[in-house]
Amino acid sequence: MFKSTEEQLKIIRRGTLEILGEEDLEKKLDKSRDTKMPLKIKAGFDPTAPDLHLGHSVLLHKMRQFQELGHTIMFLIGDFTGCIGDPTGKSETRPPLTMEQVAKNSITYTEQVFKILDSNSTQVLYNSRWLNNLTPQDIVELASKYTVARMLERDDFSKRYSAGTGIPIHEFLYPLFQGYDSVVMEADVELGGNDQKFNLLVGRDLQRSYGKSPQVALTLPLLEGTDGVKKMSKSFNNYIGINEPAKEIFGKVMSISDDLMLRYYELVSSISNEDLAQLKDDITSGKVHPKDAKANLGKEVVSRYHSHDQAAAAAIEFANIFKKKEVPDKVPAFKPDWVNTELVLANLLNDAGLVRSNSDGRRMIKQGAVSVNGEKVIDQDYKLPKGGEYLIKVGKRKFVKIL
RNA sequence: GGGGAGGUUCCCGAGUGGUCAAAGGGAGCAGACUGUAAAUCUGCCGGCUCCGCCUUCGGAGGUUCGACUCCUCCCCUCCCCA
Repeated sequence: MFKSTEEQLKIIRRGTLEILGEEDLEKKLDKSRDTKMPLKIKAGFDPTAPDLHLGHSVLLHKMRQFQELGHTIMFLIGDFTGCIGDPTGKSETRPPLTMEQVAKNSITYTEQVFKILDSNSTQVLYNSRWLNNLTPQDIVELASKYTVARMLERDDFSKRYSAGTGIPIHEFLYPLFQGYDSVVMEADVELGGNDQKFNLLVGRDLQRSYGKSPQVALTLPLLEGTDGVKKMSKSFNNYIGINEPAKEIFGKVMSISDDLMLRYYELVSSISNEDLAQLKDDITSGKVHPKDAKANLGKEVVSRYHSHDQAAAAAIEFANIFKKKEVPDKVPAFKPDWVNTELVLANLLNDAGLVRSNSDGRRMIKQGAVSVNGEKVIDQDYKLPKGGEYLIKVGKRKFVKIL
């Protein structure tokens, strides 16, 4: 039923950044084969962002691989810890979520993860189930197992400490609770992004303190967002959501830089290392145009979360709009209130949601970003007369049809 | 408990009685150039009925013709000492 430990390790290692406790992993895999008991693979998610994106997908695909190897995925929703606020990667305190928000987000989460994970071999757990039952004594005991000095080893804590930004004590509890989750769950392996390394190791230490077999910490590279700098995150608005419409995903992929494209190939496509190296060569030698490579990547990503047909359609529409400067097939329609015989264009843009305010609308017009029926409008006070249909374009890709 | 430093527009950060909707940088947006790329250049970047008006500089009051700038109280953060 299980592949050999060597084979499993080969698959597990692919694309991972670090395996902390790799020897333990080998032993655990051996034992699992001998006893025919799947390993418990833990991965935790904060229910802060209801939309899963490509950044999450890196981790989710690794989870999927473990499932295919026959192990049990324990998908932990940090509904309790989400209310504390994970300081990871933040230079400042993150505002806690309310229980209501968390509950709502959790549902959206589980709806989406099974686009990637196999629901049959996934256990979904909520850490509030056990964390809410901890008594003050339990918490004090938990806290006694770690020291301030060790906490300050963590990069963002030490940075904030020396920068004098302030670290509320509850943030120290976060890694402890996350580690305690591992104790309760008896996780064999915990997966996480590279920024979770510290937390994963705390879990390993705590399990040892509580007399459990320490988990192996497996970290995965963090995917940069579409800006190419910060990690992909909803709060930075640099993400490509797996739930987004096909043409949206395709468009976003096409807008990333060439360097970033290669990075995405590495982390989110299923291309082999050899083929990726070949692709790089071909781009350097001019054999392959980077734009085409990017389009292929876009198609692959869209196919994965939608379908091949939709991927092909998105690619064609993209080419039509930007190469041939055509108008997309489906343009959202907007029906304004024609109280007068004419409407101020700037305000209409605002009402239709194409700009953020009337002032912004005027600015856009002034900067030559707006066209009506293909004619560029420069006059900030331009008014549309009543009657007739108008096709309005703002910037490069925002269209609306006025009825 | 004592002493000190601070809280400015999305972020960082100037500004210490009018010339401030508030320097500069970053992010973002738009235009040019392109491969809707990157880089670069240019412009915009609180709101509005937009040559003017309105609302902002931790909160609430006060002084003043006039305050982001002065006073009072309050809230919050950081540092040092205990």
